[in-house]
Amino acid sequence: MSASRVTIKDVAKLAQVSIATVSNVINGTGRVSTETRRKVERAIGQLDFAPSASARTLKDKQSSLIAVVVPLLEKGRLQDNPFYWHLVRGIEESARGVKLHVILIGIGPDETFSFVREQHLDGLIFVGAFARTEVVESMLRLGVPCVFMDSLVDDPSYYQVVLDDELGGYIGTKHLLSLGHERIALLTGVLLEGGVNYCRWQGYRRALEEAGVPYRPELVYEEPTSSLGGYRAASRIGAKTGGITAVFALSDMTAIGLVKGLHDLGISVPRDISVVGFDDDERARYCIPALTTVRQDIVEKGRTAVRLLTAQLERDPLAERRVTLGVELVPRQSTAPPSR
Amino acid sequence: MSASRVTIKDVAKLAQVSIATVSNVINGTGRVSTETRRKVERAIGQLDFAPSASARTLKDKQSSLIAVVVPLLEKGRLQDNPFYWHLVRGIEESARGVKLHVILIGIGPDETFSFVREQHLDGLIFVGAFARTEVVESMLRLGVPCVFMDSLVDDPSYYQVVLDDELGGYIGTKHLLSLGHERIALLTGVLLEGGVNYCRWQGYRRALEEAGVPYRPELVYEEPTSSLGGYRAASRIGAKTGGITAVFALSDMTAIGLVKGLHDLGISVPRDISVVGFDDDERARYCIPALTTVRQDIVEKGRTAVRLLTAQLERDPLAERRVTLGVELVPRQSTAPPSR
DNA sequence: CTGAAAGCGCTTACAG
DNA sequence: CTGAAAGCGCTTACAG
Repeated sequence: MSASRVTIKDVAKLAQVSIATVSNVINGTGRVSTETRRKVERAIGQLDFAPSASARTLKDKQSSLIAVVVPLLEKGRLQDNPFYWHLVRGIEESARGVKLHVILIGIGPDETFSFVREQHLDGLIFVGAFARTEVVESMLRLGVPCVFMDSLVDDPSYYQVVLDDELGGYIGTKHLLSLGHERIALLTGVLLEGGVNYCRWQGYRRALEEAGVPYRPELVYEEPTSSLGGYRAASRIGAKTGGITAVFALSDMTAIGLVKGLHDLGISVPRDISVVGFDDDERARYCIPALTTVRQDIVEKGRTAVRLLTAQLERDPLAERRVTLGVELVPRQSTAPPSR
Repeated sequence: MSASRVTIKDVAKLAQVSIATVSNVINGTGRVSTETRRKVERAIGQLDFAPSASARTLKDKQSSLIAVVVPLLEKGRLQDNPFYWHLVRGIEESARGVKLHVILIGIGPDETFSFVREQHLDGLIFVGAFARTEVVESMLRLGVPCVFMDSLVDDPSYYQVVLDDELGGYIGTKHLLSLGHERIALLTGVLLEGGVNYCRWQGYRRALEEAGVPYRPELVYEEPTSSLGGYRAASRIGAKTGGITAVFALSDMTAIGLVKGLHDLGISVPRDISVVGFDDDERARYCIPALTTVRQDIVEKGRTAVRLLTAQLERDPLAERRVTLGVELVPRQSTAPPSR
C-alpha cells in the first residue's frame, strides 16, 4: 500500500492486463469490456494509483496547467491590490471545475516567457495592463491560448474579458451630477489610451457633456493606484480653491485613501465632498462612511477568463472572443447633494 | 526560428555534439570543454531552446512545482480574506527566486491529494488551519516536504511557520489595560485548542491576570472571521449593559466590521469603545479612525515558508523546523482611555 | 572530455 | 476487445 511509486505497470500486473488497456480505462478511450474495466478499476483503487502528469504531458503536450500572469511591482513582488486575490479566486474555482491547475507567475518587464514552453502551459491569463508587446505577440503566434483581462489591446482577434469601463465612468459621474454636483474631480491611475482608466475617463466626459457641464482638465488627478496615492491626492484636491464638491476615484483602493486623507484635513465626506469609488470590493461596504461605488463582479471576471480559455483549448469555433461584463452603481453614504 | 518544438536534439545537431553534452551544459554537470560549452550555448540561444520540464520531471522526479494549499469555503471557492493574497505574494516572490513555480490549490474536506503525486509536486505549503488529518499524515509519510502556516499542529517534527500569537494576544490586551480599560471583550474566530485564536486568547488571559483583572468568559465573543462577523458582533457587544469599554478583535477584518457596526449603532470609536485589531493589513491604516492593531508581516511569513521548504528540498540537516515570527503593537486612533 | 544507450511512465497507432 | 512496441524529451551511468 506504499503509494510512493505506483505506475501503470503495477496496475496492469495486478489486473492482469496490458498497460495499454489500463491507459484506455483511465482515459475512457478505445474499447474495453465491462469486466476488464472493472478489474482495472479495482486495481487502481487498491494501489491508489495516480497517473504521472509529466509522462502524459511528454506524450501529448497537454499539461493541464494554466498560468495567471501578474505584473510585478518594482520590488519584484506581485501587485498588492487585494483585487487580484478575488480575480485569482474566481480563476482557481473555475479551473478546478475543468481539471486545470493554476500556476501563479509574476513577470517583470524583461520577461522571456520561457516558462510557458518549459512547463508546456496550456494557456495563459494575463491580468492587469499588458500592451501588445513583442513577447505577447510571439506567444500568440506560438498558438498558446491567451486571455487578457483589463488590458490595452484593441485587436478583436484577442480573447479578452473586460468591463464596460466607459459605462462605469459614465454612471459614477452621472450619479454625482444627479445629486447636483458640477465641479467633479476625477482621481485616476495612469491614463493610457485604450486602458481601463482611459475608458472610464471617456465615460466621465460623456456624462459631463450630456449634462452640459464643461469638462475641465485641471480636475483630473493622475495618481498611482494605491491607498497612498489617494491619500496624497486629498491635499491637492482639498487645497483647491474654487470648490470641488465631489471626487470620482477610479478604484476603491484610492477612494479609501482619499477619504482618509480628506478626513485628516478636516474635510468631511459627504458633507463637504462626495466620493465615489470603483470596484466595490469588500472594504467599500465597511468604510465610514460606507463608500458609494461602481460595482464589478471580480470573481465572475476570473470565472469568465477561464471560460474563454477552455473555449480555445477545445477549439470551440463559436466562442466569443471578447466578453464585456456589466457594472452597477451602488449608492451608499459617501455621496450626498453639495452643501450649498 | 520557429521556437515551437525545439528539443535538445535540435540543439545537439546544430552544435554538432551529442545530446548528453547539451544536457551537461544546461545542467552544469559533467565535464565540458569551454569551447564545446560555448558552441552549445550559442546553439541554445539561436534556437531559443527551452528544456521540457515534463521530460525532466519524468526522469528525475523533480517538478520544480510547489503548491500553496488553501482551504475552500463552503461554496467551493478559496478563502476570501485578502490576507491570503499577501501570503501568496510572499511565497511567489521567494519561490521565483529559487526557480520554483507556485501552483495554487483549493481543497475541500474530502480532498484526496492525488494531485500531489500526479504533478510530482516538490513541496506543499499549507495555509490556514489544518489539523493533523490522515491525509496530511500520509503526505508526510510519503516524504513530500510540507510546511504548515498558522496550523494546529503541535508535533515538533513538522515544519511550520507561526506567529508569536500568545504574545500578540498579550500585547494587544496590555495596550488596552495600560489605557485604563478593564472590561475588555475579545472578539475571536473559532477557538480550537492549539489554534491561532486559542494562543491569542491565552495571551489575553495572561495580560488580564498580570494586571489583576478577573477573566470573564462572557466577554469572549466567538464569531466567524469576516467583516460581517465583526459587524454582527457589534450589536451583541453594544447591547451589553455593564459597560464593555474596549474590544480586542483577533483580525483586522473583524475589527473593521465591528467598528462599522458600532458606528451604525451610534457608538463612537474610540470615545465610547476602543478597538484593537490584529494583522495590520493595509486597510487598518486607512480606517476612520485608523485602527490600532497588532502587526504581523504577512509577506515575510510567506517568504519564510518557502525558506523552510527549500531547506527540506536540499535536505539541510541544520534547518529549523519551526520559525516563530514576531508581532508588534501599532497604536493608532481607535484606542483611547475609557471615557469615565 | 564526449557519446551511445537505457529508461523515466505514459499514449497511440497498429496488429491480431 | 486486447496487447506489443514505438516514441515523447530528457538524464544518467557507463564506455571510450
